[in-house]
Amino acid sequence: MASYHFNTIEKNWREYWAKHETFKAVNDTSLPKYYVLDMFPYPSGAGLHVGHPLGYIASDIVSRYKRHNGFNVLHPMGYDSFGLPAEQYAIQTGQHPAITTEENIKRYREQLDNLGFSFDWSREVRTTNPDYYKWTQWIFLQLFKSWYNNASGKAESIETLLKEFEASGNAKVNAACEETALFDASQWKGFTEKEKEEILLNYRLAFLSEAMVNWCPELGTVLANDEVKDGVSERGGYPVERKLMTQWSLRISAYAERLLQGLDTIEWSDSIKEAQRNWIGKSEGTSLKFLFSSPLSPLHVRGKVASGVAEEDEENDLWFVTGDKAIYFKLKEFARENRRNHTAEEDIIWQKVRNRQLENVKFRRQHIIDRFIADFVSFEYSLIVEIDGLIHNLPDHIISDEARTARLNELGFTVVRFTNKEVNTDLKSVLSRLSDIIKNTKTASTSPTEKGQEIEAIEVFTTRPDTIFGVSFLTLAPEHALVSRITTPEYKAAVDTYVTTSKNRSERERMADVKTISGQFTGAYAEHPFTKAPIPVWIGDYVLAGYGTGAVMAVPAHDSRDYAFAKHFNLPIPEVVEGGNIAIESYDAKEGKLINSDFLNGLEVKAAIKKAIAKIEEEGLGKGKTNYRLRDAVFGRQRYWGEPIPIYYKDGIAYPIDEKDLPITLPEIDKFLPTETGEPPLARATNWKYNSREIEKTTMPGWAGSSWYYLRYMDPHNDQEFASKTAINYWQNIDLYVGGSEHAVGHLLYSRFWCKFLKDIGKVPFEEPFKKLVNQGMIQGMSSIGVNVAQTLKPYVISDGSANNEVLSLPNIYISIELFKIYSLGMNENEYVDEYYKVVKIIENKLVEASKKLFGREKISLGTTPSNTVFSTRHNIPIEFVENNILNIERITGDVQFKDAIFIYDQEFICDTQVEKMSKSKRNVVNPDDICKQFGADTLRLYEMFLGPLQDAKPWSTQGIEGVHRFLKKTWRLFHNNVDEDFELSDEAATKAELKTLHKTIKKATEDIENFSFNTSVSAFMVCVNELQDLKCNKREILESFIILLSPYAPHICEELWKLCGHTESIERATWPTFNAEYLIENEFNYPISFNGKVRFNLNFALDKDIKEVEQAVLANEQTQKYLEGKAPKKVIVVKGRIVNVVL
RNA sequence: GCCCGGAUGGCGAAAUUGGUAAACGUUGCGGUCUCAGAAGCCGUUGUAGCAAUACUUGAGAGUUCGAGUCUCUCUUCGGGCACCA
Repeated sequence: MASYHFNTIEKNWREYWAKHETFKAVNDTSLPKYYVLDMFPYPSGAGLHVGHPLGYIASDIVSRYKRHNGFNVLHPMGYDSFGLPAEQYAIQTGQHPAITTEENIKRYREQLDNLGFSFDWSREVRTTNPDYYKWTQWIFLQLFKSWYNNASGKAESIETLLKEFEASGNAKVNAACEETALFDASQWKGFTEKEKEEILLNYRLAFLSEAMVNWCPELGTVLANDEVKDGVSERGGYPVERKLMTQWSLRISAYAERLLQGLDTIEWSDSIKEAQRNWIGKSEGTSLKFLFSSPLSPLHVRGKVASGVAEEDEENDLWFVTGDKAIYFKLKEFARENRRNHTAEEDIIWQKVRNRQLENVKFRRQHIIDRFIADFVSFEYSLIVEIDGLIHNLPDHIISDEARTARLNELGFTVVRFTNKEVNTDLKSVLSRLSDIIKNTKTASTSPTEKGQEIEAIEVFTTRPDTIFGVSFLTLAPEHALVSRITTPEYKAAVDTYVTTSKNRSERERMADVKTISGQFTGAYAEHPFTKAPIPVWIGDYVLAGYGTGAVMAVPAHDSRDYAFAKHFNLPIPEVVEGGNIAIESYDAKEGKLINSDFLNGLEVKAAIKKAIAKIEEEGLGKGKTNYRLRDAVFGRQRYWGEPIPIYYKDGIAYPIDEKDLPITLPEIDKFLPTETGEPPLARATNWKYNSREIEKTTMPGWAGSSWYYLRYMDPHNDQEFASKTAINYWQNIDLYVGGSEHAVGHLLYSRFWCKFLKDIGKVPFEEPFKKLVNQGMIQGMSSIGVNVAQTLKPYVISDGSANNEVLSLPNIYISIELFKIYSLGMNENEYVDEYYKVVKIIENKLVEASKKLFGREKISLGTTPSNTVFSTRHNIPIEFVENNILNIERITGDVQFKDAIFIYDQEFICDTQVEKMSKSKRNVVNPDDICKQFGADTLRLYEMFLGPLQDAKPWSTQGIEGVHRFLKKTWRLFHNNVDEDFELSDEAATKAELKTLHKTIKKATEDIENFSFNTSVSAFMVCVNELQDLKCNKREILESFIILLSPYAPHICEELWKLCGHTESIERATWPTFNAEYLIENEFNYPISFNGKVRFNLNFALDKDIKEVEQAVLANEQTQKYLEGKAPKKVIVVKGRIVNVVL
C-alpha cells in the first residue's frame, strides 16, 4: 500500500459495514440508549445537493461518537414520500406518483450511501408504505374518538363525554370545542342520532366543520396556515384565497397552552422556540361587554322597564319600549317634524283612523318603533301602516324599505304598505283592506315577542383594559354575526357594500395593502360600560373575525391600528396614558400614568390593568381571559398522493372505519385530477374496494406521516401496534434531532401536538418528542450570472445586408461582466469613453463573426450605436461550465441549450456571482457525488464540517476543500514511512510532548462534539497532525488514539488505518480515548505583561511562583522600567496563569 | 411595525466566556525539489512604517486594572411574525 487511495478504501468499507450490519441498533439491551434523528427527506426528483448532507454528517458524527462511548445508538433514516411534487409531476406526465417516488428514493439512497453514513437501514420508514400509513390512519381515528377535557387537562375518550351528556347534559363540561348550545340530559336523550353526531363533532379532536380555509385553485386543494406564505402557497407559489368549505380539521388549539409550556422544557434554539411562541400567540387580557342602551328586542314589555326609553299606553297598562336611547331623541324630533309636515295622503288616512274610528283600533301617528318612524301604528294589533310616496320607488329606497320591513316583521309587526296613488284614487278599498287585516289579526299578546335573539351587548377582547376610558368607538369584523342586526336602515346599503367588498378581497390583497384603511359606520351606538356615553359602532376589515370575539374596543390614542382608523375617519382620539405625543402617533407602550380615567387616574399601566380587570369582573361586564392565535389545523387535502382519511358517511353522518380494516389503501385512478364535478381525485376510483360505502374522498396533508415517524423507527416492522411498549419505553424521546429551521412552525409543532395526544391516550410515556434540536444552516449556492444583452444589441444587427433587408432574429447574447461594466458606464461617463469604444469594437467583431456562423452571411449591416439605456437581463449560467468565475466557452457552446448563444468577451469570459438558495432552477446545484469522486466522502464530510458553525448559513465554495484533503493525506503519511511509503508504526513509549498533543486533542474533540462545534474540532485535528508531524511521531500509542477521535468525521480512512494497525474489528467498536489532564499540566507560564491593558512584552515565570514575587520580578524588569518612565505604578494586577497588568 | 440572531484580515472563520485578537484552512507572494508539471516541503501574508514601534474586532459612548466579549445609543445585514386588539 502506497499512497492514500480514497476511492478504493471508501468502497471497501461501505461494503464491509453493510455486510456486517455494523450500525444496527438492537431493541432489547442493557446498554444506555441514544436516539439521534435526522429530519427525513422528501425524495424530490432533483436528488441531493451538497447542502442536504450537512445535518446528516453532524448527526452521524454524534452517533458514532456516542457508540464509541458505549451507547446503543438508534440512528435511522427514511423518506417522507407523500407530497405534492410527485403528484404535480403525475398530472403533467401521467406517471404514477408511486413510480416517481420509488425512482427518487433509489437515487437518494445511492447518494446517501456514497457518504458513509452509519444509518441502521433495517429500520427504514416510508410514509407511503401502507404498513406505515395504516398507523397514521389509526392515530387519526384515535383523534376522532377523543375530546379534550380542559378540566383534566388532557384528551379523553369520547365515551367519557357521552356518559356525561347522558347524565347531565353539557352544562358542566369544560371542553376545548366549538360553541355549542346548552342541553340537559333529557334533551340529549331526545336528540336524533344525526343531531347527536353533529354535537359530538364540536368536541372531537379530529372534526368536520365549515370553516374559512386557504384554498389554492392552482393546486386544487386547501392548505394549512403554515403552508401559506405571503398569500401564496409555499409549494409552487400559487395564489391562495379564502373560501368557506366543509373540512376535516385537527383541534390543535386545545393543546395551545401545553405546546407553549413545553417549550421551556426542551433544548431548542431560541429562534425556533420564539417562532413557535409567536405562532401560538398567547395573549392575556379580558373580555368586556358594551351594552346597548336598551335591548333592541323584545319590544313589548309589560310593567316597569329596566332601561331604555319607554312610552306608556295608559289604556292597556302596557309599557312600550319603542326605541334605542342613543337615537331616540333624534328620531323623536324627526317624528314631530313629520307630524307637522305630513303629506296630504297621510292626512287622509289619519282623518279616517284617528280616535278609534276604524274597527275601534287605536292608531298612533308618526311613532318611533325600534329605529324607525312608522307612519301609523297599532300596538294592540302589532300593525304598521305605511303610506309610500313616489320616492319609495327609487332603488335604494326599495332596499331600505325591505330591510325595514324585515326588521319590523322580526319584531312581530305586520307591515302594510299603500301608495299615495292608492290613497288618492281608491280610498275605499284601502280602508276595507285595512279592516280585513285587523279582523284577521289576533290582538297582540302582552308577553314579550319570541322572535329574534336578545341583543344586549357587543363583547370585545382587550389586553389593555386600563385604556377603557380612551375608547372612542367599537370596530367589528365585517363577518361579525351582529353586523346585519345592529345596522340602522340608513346605513344598511353602505354596510352591505362594505361587507361584500371585504369578503371578495383575497387574503393576498388584504395582505398587500395593509396600509389602506377602510371601514364603515353602522349607525348603531353602544354604551360605554362606565361613563354610559354612546359609543359608535363601526365595521372594518382590520379586525379579524377569527380572533378573540371578532370585535375590538378602539382606543386610538394607544393602539396604532385604531389610531390610523380614527385619523382616517376623523374620530376622536382621547388620551388616557401619559408619555406619548398623540398628535403625531399613538402611544402603545405599556408604560406611564393613567389620566382622564376616573377611578384609574394616577395609576401606572400595570396597576391600572389589574384594577380595571377587577372592576370589570366586579360589575359583571367581563372576565379575565386568555386568547391564542393558534388556529385549528385543516387536515383534508383534495389530492391523490396522501393517506386516505379513514371515514365513511351514512345519512350524512361521518363514521370511523373499523380499526381492523386499516389500512385504507389508495385506489388506482385514471387521471390525477379532480373530477368534472369538482370532487377530489379519489372520487375517480371506479373499482375501489371501499366504494360500497360512501367513503371520505380527501386525503391527509403531507405533515400527517411526518408527525409520528420517529416512533415507528423504534419498532418498524410491528403489525400489531405502531410500536411496541417495550421499544417505546426503551428508546424514549429523541436525544438529538437535526434538521432545517424551515420546519419551525409546521412539522415541529404538529409532531409535538401528536406526541402530547399519544401521551394522553397512554401510548407514549413522554410529553415532548424532541429533547434537543439543532438546526443546520442552509448551504447556499454560488450562482454564476451571465449578462444577457440581446435587447441592448438589437439595433446593432438590424439587417442581413441583403437587398431585402431581412431582419435577423438574435439569439441570446451574453457579455463578460467586466466588459459589461465598461460598456454600461462608458455610455454615460466621459472618462470611460476610450475603453468604451474598445468594447464596442469587440462587440462588433463578435457579432459579425456570429452572424457568419449563424446565418451564413458574409456581410451584415450593423445598426447605429445603441441608446443610452442598457437593457440587460441576468441569466443563471449552469455552474458546471464555470470554473473560478471563468466560463468555459468551448464546453458551454457544446451544450444543446447554448449552441447558438453569442458570448462576448476579451481574454476570458468572466461571470458575475451571486449567493442564493441552491436549486435546480438557479443552475447552481453542486452534487455531492462529484465531490466524492474527486476527493472522497471523508474529505467532503470533513470539509462540510470545517466550513463554519453548523447553525450558520454559508455559501458553498470549493475553495478550501483541498486543504482538508491535504490534511487527510498528511494523516495517512503519519502511518507510513517516508522512504518507501510502507505502513510503519513504532511501539516505543510516547514522549511527554506527544502525549500533550494527543490529550489536548482528546479534550477539544470531546468538548466540541458535545457543543456541536464541529468546525473547531476539525481545526484541532489539523493542529494535532501538524504537531505530530513536527515531532516526527509514529508511535502506535498516540496514533491509534488519534484515529478514534477522527473516525466519526472521516470513518473510511480511519477504518483502513485501524485495520492496518492490526485490528480485526471495526474501529466503530473502539472505546473513545480518555482525557488525562496530567499531560497538560505546565510548570511555567509565559506571562503577557500589559500596561493599562495593552500587552507590551512577555515574561516567563514558574506557575507556582507567588503572585507577590511575580509582581516584584515584573517591576524589577528593565523593560518595565521603560514603560514606567520613572514613575511608580498605581497598581499591579497579577492573575495567575493569565496576565499581568500594570496600571500607570 | 414587532421579535430573534449577526457584523472580526482578500476569503471561510477562531478566541478558554472579561485576560496576549486573528488559531486552523484558503488565497497571494517568495523559495526548495523536478527535464518539466502535479504532489510535497520551507518561509511570508491585518494595516502603517526601512525599522524600533504604533494602530486595529460596523460607529459612538459607558462600566472595568483590563472589553471582540458586559451596558446604552446608532448604522447595517440576515431570519421569523405580521392588522392577533
